[in-house]
Amino acid sequence: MTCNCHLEHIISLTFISDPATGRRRNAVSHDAILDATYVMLEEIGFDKLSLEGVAARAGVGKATIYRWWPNKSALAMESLLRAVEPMPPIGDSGSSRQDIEDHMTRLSQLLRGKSGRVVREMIALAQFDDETMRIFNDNYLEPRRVALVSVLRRGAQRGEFREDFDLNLVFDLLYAPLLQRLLTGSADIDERQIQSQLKLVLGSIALEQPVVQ
Amino acid sequence: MTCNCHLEHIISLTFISDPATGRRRNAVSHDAILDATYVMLEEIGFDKLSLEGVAARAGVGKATIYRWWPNKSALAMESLLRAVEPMPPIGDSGSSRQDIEDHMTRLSQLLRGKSGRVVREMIALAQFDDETMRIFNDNYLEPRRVALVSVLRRGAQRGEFREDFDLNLVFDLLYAPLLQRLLTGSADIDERQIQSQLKLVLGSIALEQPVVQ
Amino acid sequence: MTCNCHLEHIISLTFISDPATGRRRNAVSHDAILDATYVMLEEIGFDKLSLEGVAARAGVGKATIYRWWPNKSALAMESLLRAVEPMPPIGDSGSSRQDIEDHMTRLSQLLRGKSGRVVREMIALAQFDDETMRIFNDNYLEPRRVALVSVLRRGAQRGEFREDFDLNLVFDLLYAPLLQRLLTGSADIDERQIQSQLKLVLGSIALEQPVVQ
Amino acid sequence: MTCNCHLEHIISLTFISDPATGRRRNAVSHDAILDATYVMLEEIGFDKLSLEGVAARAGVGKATIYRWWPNKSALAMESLLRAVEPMPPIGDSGSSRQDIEDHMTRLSQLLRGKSGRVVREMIALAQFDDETMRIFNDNYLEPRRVALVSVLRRGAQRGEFREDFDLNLVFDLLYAPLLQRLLTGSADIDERQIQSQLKLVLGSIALEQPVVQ
DNA sequence: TCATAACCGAGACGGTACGTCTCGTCTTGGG
DNA sequence: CCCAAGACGAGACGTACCGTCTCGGTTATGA
Repeated sequence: MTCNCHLEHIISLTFISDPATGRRRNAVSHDAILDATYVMLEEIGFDKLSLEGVAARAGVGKATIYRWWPNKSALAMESLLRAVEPMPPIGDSGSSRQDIEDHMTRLSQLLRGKSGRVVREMIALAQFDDETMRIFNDNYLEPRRVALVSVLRRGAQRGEFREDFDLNLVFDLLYAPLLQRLLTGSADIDERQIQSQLKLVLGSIALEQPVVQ
Repeated sequence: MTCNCHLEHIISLTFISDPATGRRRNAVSHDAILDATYVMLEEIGFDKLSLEGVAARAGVGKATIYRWWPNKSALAMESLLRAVEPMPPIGDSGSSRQDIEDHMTRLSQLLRGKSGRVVREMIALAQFDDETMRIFNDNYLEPRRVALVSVLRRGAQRGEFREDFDLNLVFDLLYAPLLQRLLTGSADIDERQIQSQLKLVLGSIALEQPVVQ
Repeated sequence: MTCNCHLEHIISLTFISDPATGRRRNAVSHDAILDATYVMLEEIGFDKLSLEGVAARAGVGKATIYRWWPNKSALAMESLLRAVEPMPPIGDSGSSRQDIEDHMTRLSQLLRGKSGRVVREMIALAQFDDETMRIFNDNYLEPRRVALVSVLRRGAQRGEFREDFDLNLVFDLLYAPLLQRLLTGSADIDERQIQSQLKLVLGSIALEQPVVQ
Repeated sequence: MTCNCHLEHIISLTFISDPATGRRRNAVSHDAILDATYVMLEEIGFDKLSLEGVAARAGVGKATIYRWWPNKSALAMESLLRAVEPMPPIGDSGSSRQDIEDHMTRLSQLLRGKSGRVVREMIALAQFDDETMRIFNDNYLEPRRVALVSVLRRGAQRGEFREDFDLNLVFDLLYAPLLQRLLTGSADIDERQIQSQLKLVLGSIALEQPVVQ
């Protein structure tokens, strides 16, 4: 028997051996815990979040939390992952540049909203625990990297982009500035900036197009 | 009498009136506190750092810490700022591109070392407290932004770079990928990557130079 | 079906109706529980004894314990009663005084050994639960009282002892000092003391013998 | 500086070094803890007594309890010792026998009342912890033993009693039956029984007096 | 022979309390 | 007025057990 959390296909946080004996895990409690965690993260923040409080709010014994999550970070991370909007799907309009632009536009919208706060918290959490970091990378960053890189590769095969650049680097140049703004509060994430950024980054790898359009 | 911490000219964390009477602040205690904090941050990390422990290690009363710092984050941030290497000075070799390349190379070296861990911790801390965020931005990120932007501007004036790009955006494209790698552990910060990045970013704003060199 | 514990004829602790159908009680588990309980009582004492631990050690589900014993005290008491040495039989040598002396000597030997610790623990347990107290009195103290009183009565009928004393009081004067030493650790239970005590107590009820022998 | 508990002259439970620095122990809290403990012992018994509850009731942090008492037993023992009536003083009427009779009469009265319950609980507690046992012996049993033995010795010197008996044994014969009845609930402690007991025990060591008066 | 019961192991569950730790505040006495 | 030492009320930590409750599986009748 495996974890009955709805993220089981992505995260391997809560491994459950199958002893084929003993009472089964209570799905209601599991969800109540993650829900309570998320609500309390919103209300009082990670710092002041206590598993004691989560247990009380979820109507659950503390031991039940400790049975399934190794620490506060991992619990918070899983609750945040449930809350973050799923990755904006990347279509295939024929123009990879257009596909990327659509994705980045949608991403910037999400980061301006709830997801922004959530992602910011997840990255902060990840700094204090390697396992938590792994969960974030595996479930947030990597899927986006994979998707975007494949669009870039498609574009390169089509002749839209040059082929002599590390596509992972291009991904970093697209995502990192947004995350930096998110984490340093140094500036809002606005549409115009995204456009400038796309012009500069994609322009530099564009083929048969002058850098200035 | 004022705060004798060496950052007093920048941060207004520790505000001390000058009552012109009574015993003066003990500089030895002050340093012992920051030193103990830094050492313990290295040993056990921010999470497990306790003011109780810092006081014991520094041979100081807890009240003395509370007298001068409002919370754990502020104390940690100050101790980290003391420890982070000063910004690599940016010279003027005649070539702005070369100046930037030198700076970025040096930066990547620093981030691979002690400074990397320190910066990573500072950014994480800053997510949980606005004041801490302000201190980090004012004392770490902004000075680097100002310096790099001025080099970029110099280059633009010299005709090395085009003038139709937001220089702050360029700064982000240079710094953010490094910080992202630092924060997500997704890849080490290696020299070759820096070179690729510089080629792509600076290449795209270079004037009178083909993107392919 | 009834309780198959070997004390069922005396204690009515475990009352089981006979449903005439269904699986029968597992005697192996039953013994394993009492054995594990006794061993753990020796190893860690009553305070730290947990039914959780007993279940684990006995290789038994917790529910099986709760099915047959109402609480920790009852379980411990039953396991101790199994372990306490049976009452030293009191013979009839012709001299009641000699019979009593033999019994007391044997008793003091037992109390110096395993039985001593066991009795001590049983008395302590009994202070916290009336039912437990009843079991202890019925199964330990009363049988000894009855036996000793009958020897005393026999002696009185024979003309060894005076008949104007409460034989229960004499029993108390014989047993209580031993139990007191056991419970207060104020002195070991040594042979010489027993002799002094017998001389004093039995001497005072002896007939046709000067107090000074 | 020493323990400010009002029993400091007798018990050495709470040893306090004199660091000559730091805040001093709060006498109000100390008393509140012992009071709360005693009240709760009466209300719910030792088994269900929790330091958590004591702390809450006393309006005190749990750590304050753990700072000054090593465990629940020691705390309960000290609170009970405060509650037990002081030893009935033994006068000197000229007749040691009379003095002892007065003491035993008063003792049986006390044991029928609050002190009885308290002593019973103290003895039970003492079975689970050696230190607790020591406290009980030192503060309850020994003072009574010393006092009674000295009266017996006085009687022997006066020629009331024979001198060839262990006075400690006589003390045991006087006290132990009362404690046994207390602990086994086997009988109430009544006046007539005390008289029988005195007649038998003191009679047997009496000089120049027929055993039957 | 097969359904019905009761038993059993395992172990999850909501709870309570443990004993420890740290928080931020508050005396102390000394400098 | 500063300082160290350290007691204090508060409350979370992570652990251990409590007594109850599924689970799947195992005996034993007796219909």
